[in-house]
Amino acid sequence: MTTMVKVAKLAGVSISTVSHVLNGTRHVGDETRQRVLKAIEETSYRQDALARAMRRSRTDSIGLIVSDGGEPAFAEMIRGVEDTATSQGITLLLANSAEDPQREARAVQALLERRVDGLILARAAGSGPDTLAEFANQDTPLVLMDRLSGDPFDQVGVENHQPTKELVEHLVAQGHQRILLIAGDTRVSTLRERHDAFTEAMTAARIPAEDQLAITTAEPDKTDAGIRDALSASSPPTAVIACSTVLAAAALREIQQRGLRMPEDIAFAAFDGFAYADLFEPQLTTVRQPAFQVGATAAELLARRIADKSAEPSVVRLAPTIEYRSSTGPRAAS
Amino acid sequence: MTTMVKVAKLAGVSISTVSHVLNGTRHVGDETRQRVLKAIEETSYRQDALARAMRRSRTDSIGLIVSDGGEPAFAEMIRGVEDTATSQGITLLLANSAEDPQREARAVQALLERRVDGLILARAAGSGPDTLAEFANQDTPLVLMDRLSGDPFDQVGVENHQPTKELVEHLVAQGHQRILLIAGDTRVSTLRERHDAFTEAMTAARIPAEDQLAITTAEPDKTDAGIRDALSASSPPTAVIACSTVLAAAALREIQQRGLRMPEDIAFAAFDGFAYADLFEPQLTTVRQPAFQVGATAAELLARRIADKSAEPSVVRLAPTIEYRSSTGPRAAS
DNA sequence: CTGAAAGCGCTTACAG
DNA sequence: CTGAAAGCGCTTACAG
Repeated sequence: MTTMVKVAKLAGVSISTVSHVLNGTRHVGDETRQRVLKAIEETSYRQDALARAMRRSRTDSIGLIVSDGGEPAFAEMIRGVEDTATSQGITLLLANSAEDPQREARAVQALLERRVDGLILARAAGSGPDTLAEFANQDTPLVLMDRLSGDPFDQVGVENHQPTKELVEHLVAQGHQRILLIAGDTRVSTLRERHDAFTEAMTAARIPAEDQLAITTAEPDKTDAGIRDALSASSPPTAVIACSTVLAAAALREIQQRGLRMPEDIAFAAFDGFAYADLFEPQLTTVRQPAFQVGATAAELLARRIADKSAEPSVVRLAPTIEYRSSTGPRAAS
Repeated sequence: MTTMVKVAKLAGVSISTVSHVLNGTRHVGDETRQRVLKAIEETSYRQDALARAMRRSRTDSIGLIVSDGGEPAFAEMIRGVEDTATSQGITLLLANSAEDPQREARAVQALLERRVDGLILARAAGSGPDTLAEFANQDTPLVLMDRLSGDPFDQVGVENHQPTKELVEHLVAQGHQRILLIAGDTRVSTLRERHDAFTEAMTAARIPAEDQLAITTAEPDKTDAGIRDALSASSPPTAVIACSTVLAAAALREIQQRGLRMPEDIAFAAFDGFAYADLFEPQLTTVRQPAFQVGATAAELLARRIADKSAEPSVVRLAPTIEYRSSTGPRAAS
């Protein structure tokens, strides 16, 4: 492999000069520069980012750990991070924790060993405080993405309270009282916030606590069972809100199996929703997240933090869009 | 930051010994090892993978460049690569070329500068031979993923000929003669292969060339126009095969707008298909790619190649599954 | 069983 | 306008 020494010899200069030509870090005489450039060309020299990073103690790379790369929303966030990073000459190191706190912890270690300039983390559901505590005690910047926390870190996620409230009010306005929330694993901040907002909005609508139906469980099997039980109860819900794509799929399978029509037999709305959902029947009312934008913002927050470690942490909430479609019936005039 | 020197001092040993304890590269006396381990613990020392990589000229990282991280199939391949890499202690560096050959070329350079041990590449549609030529002249291994080439590299993709043939035969057996193939950008090997197989199968079914309808264009707008034209022709197709999810979406929009019913008015089948497609009407006949497996295999081929650079390149074709659903009508008895 | 030292390929004050 | 040299944090023969 070609190194600077070879280039320098060929051009008849010192490696200092080669370095400065490469990086534009000091003036180099025109003729000298040409010789160096020519030597670089001829030897097809390629800078060694590792050696460079080691000297500069800066790798121009960032780490990204997502909890579930399979979810379309996360796939889009990854693209948002990648796009922004690349445009700044930053390389992205990607890891997937698959909702496993141990895998998450290992990924954090691996990325820190690689001396990433900073880390973006969408925490696994069961992730304890250890990982975050670690970052409080060292100076690699951390940005929390999608799944937020009360700790003093830069964070970017979506607004959950407002859309949940709006959805509940929309359903209540159409006469629904028995609304089932499929919340999933409420250790996940996003899901917890939606659950909390649901309770609040239902209470505000004067629906007594015992009629506020909610399934909050981390296990898919129990979720499925919960949905089955709820739909076969003596007074089943007339409306369902699913808090994620996976949960929506579980609910839709059950609804389909029972031959329930939407919205006549049961109204239905979901967070995140399905790709290309506009093409299919039934048309689902959906809370669409600006996932790409969440990823891009995470990368921007991180870049800012890397540039200035002293600034106050900022927490950014991006607003989702509620797309009303036929699954919740005609939209109430407002 | 803690370095080996600090650990060595605290433990009262040389940095050699610290290194050997860390890597298990030679025997260290039990009591000495304990002291070192304790010192590592106390100083919360973390190995510097950069320095290590530089000495060993091996980074334990691989690069992955995909042409379209947004497509669900690629998102799944990414997961496949990530999963396999992580399980081997390999870090994944991810880049997205967004079907732009220039971005692809820049990504290749960036990753080579980072001295990845190898590279997995799903080429951009318009990518010329330059990138591949570069790899022929240097010794960083390259694995081609999904989009294959005739060049002597390790490659993994899906079988395209057989499923296309099967689909055509299925439709012909149901009496279809005017079948429209929406092939998309045939510079992409996958799409070209499907197009070629289509022509072959149609010819084998004795359907004259002028009745072999196909749209082959790189531009979404022209594709849309082509679909519109085809469907409004005096003798429109009675069946459509779309060669990717994006192309299928374009076709379905047009079909929906015209109020055509599937399969009564028009039969429909698509490659790749939609996530959670089982939940929606209409139920689409789909050629499902083992995308995760493609990614995992790419990572395995690369690992093998890194371990042994002299072996013959291997080309792996994974078989997709055709899922017959109502959009192509009842399945012919076979 | 362990240590001293060379060297991986760069960047960057220091000096002229 | 340019060069000689130190040093980033490791690994690994070499030596005992």
